[in-house]
Amino acid sequence: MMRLTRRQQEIYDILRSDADIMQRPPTYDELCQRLGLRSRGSLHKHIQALVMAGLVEPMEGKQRGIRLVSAAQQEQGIPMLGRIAAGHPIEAVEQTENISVPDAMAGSKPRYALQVSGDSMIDEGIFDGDYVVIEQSAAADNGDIVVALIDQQETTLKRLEQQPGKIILHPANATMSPMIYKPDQIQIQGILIGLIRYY
Amino acid sequence: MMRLTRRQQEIYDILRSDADIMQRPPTYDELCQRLGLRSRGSLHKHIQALVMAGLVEPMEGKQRGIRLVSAAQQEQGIPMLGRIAAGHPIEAVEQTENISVPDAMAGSKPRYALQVSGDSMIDEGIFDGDYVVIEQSAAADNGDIVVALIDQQETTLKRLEQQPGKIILHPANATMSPMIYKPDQIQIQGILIGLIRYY
DNA sequence: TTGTTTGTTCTCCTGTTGTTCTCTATTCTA
DNA sequence: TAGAATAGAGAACAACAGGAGAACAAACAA
Repeated sequence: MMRLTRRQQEIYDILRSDADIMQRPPTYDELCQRLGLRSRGSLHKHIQALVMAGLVEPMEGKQRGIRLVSAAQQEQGIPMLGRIAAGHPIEAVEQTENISVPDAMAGSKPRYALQVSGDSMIDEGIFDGDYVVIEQSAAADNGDIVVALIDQQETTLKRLEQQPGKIILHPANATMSPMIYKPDQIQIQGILIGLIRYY
Repeated sequence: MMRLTRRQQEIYDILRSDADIMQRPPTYDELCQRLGLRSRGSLHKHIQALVMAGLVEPMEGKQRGIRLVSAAQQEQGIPMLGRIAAGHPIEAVEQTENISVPDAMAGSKPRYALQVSGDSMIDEGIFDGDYVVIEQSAAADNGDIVVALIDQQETTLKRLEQQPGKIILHPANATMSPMIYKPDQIQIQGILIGLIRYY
């Protein structure tokens, strides 16, 4: 979880411990008074930091909108967006749920998980049912395994080879052939950085 | 690992033992006061040494950034015992460190992680360098992938087949053959329940 | 509706804090 | 004994945390 500064921690403790506040969220001015602040703008920065840290719900302009995020739904892990299969768009799961990953896979840049469907990368040790952790990125190096959107339609997980004037997507399966596209047909959506499998 | 000097050890002990510090990392000035130092610059050198030694997280300029590495890891994760290779005993790591795993892999029963060495399970998608999560168990079902101790000497990761009077360990590599043992030659040490790979 | 409250955004300012230097003293070692 | 390692002091700097206040728009109340 993100590190809180002294003031952020202080505010969070007040929000969490004060019974009145739990019943009826305070306005910024009320909180300011309690904290000895004279500027709402200053408080707003702190509240925003708590929202970023996932401890307070975003309040979208509502008045008295400071609401704590319940412990159960506090963000941990990375979002699991759906299944990815060669030849089909990402099958989004109806309700985006988070899955837990090793700390080292939860970096600072936006990342998400997909469940692999199909055997097109089996020679790389990526099996049907495995979870892959993807770092969002529009660019990748040759040799990276990427999530690629083809013709704005299909999404697939393949090894990338960029050449002048063409892009080649290499499956890792002896029964499949590389696919060649024009650069404007392919959009890179992310780079494979981790894999998780349950037995 | 690097050896700590007297002062470094002293600072590390304070960081590790003080409950207040565990809750809220101190500023340099606070630590200086506690140590009887008058110069932040002096303390900074020691903290840097601890960062180099891997005992303290790098803090990238953030205030109150002194965080123990082990503190975060001690609470969660499972012990990483060493490398496992077909044909050799587990190569124990000098200092048992914990690695973070998805919550679902950290069950209630004792579990540990090993890093895979070699290609003997490559056809099962278990590659050299992968981490496998093992649940300690002396028994397993046919078809399970297990950590097996052979003749009290070698440890290996293989798929298990138990038959009356013999135990067969199946590698998953077209270039290797199954190995057949008498039941008293084999001790099952754990069952594979998860796999983690970093790219 | 109208006026007030309230959340949001912005710029500017201040003191704190981590970092990087150089310089000095002490201890240990070849 | 000379040199290296360890330890500290202090200055100077840049990044950071925290705050003030103005201006604005959305939300709310009368």
